[in-house]
Amino acid sequence: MEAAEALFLDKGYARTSTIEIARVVGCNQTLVHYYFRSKENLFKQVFENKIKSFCFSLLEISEEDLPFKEKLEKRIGNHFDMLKVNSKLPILLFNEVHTNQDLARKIFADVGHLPLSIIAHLQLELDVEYENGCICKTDAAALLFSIFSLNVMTFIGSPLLRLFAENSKEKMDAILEQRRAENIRLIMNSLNP
Amino acid sequence: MEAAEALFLDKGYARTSTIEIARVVGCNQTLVHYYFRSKENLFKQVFENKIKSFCFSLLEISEEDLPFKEKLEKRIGNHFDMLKVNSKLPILLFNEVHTNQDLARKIFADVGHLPLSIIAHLQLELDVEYENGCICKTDAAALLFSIFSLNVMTFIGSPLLRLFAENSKEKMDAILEQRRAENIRLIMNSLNP
DNA sequence: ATTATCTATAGATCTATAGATAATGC
DNA sequence: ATTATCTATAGATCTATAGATAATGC
Repeated sequence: MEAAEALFLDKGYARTSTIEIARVVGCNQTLVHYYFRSKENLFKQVFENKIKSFCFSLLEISEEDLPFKEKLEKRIGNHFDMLKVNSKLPILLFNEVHTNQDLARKIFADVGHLPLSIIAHLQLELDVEYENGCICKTDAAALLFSIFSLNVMTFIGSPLLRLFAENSKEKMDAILEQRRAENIRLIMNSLNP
Repeated sequence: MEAAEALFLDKGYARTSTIEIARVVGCNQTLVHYYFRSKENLFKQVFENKIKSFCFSLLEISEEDLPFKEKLEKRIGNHFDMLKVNSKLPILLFNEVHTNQDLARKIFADVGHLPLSIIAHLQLELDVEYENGCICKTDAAALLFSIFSLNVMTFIGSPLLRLFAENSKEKMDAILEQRRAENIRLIMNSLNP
């Protein structure tokens, strides 16, 4: 499963063959099917959990009892950090969703309903802040999508950022750190009354 | 080429076969190779121009002699509108860049140098605005990447937005219009001193 | 004479399964 | 007895080319 994950993340679903997965593991290709029945099934098993945490990393509500704005800052940063650890996941998932709707439907059947209640919860918090004059009137879904866009695109667009990093890992890390701070700044700024 | 473009955009490079392209056009599969020599070559021919306009749509400098902030607002909006017309292009390109570096290198060999001078030019404008106290100190590359992120992700993430649109084209258009306005607002807000 | 189209086919893959054989756990 | 592994192979693709035949433009 680890080998499959690495290959899927590297080459996408279509370009990864069960033969190659077997070769990496050092076993026979038929074994892959013996254990996982099909390539599609293997993909689902490998990414099911990752997908859930990918979807919920942004939505998760921190338990800490901090002021709203600090909580939100943390939330954006946590989302970014989670993406950094799974930096190749977004492009893989979105590509599958766009090009292989069959697979996408099967995978996202589980997810999809839960977000709504969480968005509603955030909306309540935002409304309170607005009443108190701390932020401007804000739509929770729109806010989440903006955060999502800025953070996710940092990793989908990493080949562009890499052009600026000139193949230096240090520079790339510095650029990512900049993006993290800038994404937080952009969002927090957008809330100003 | 139109048929090929539609299929590539819909199913990605790997999942589109020359057989299918021929079937859509209503000709023999060998003809595709007669005219384009190879699938890769066909892909390059189809998207070469699109890729250039994709890369430069954000960078293009409007000729109009407007105040900086108005010019920037227009620029963000134009970029968004261009993406709306080519809404499936970003996920296709980024997927190829991520999973098929060979193809990516060949395609982006041409582009890649030009942006730098344009970024430098924007930086000059930003510095002037900063000196005049109109905006906060701003890095041109970071600003462009933020605009790029917000606009592009709207279309890469369209399956998510579609969940909210409940399969209504009108609702989807309204959501996109919201995103367009919100992206502009976010960016302009981020420049405040 | 050149260009366009077709048939046939080579040569690579790839997924998935059937069926034999080896290894392991009770 | 169950689980793991292998060999062999069916059956579907897919890209690309060779070579024959038809259509077109001068």
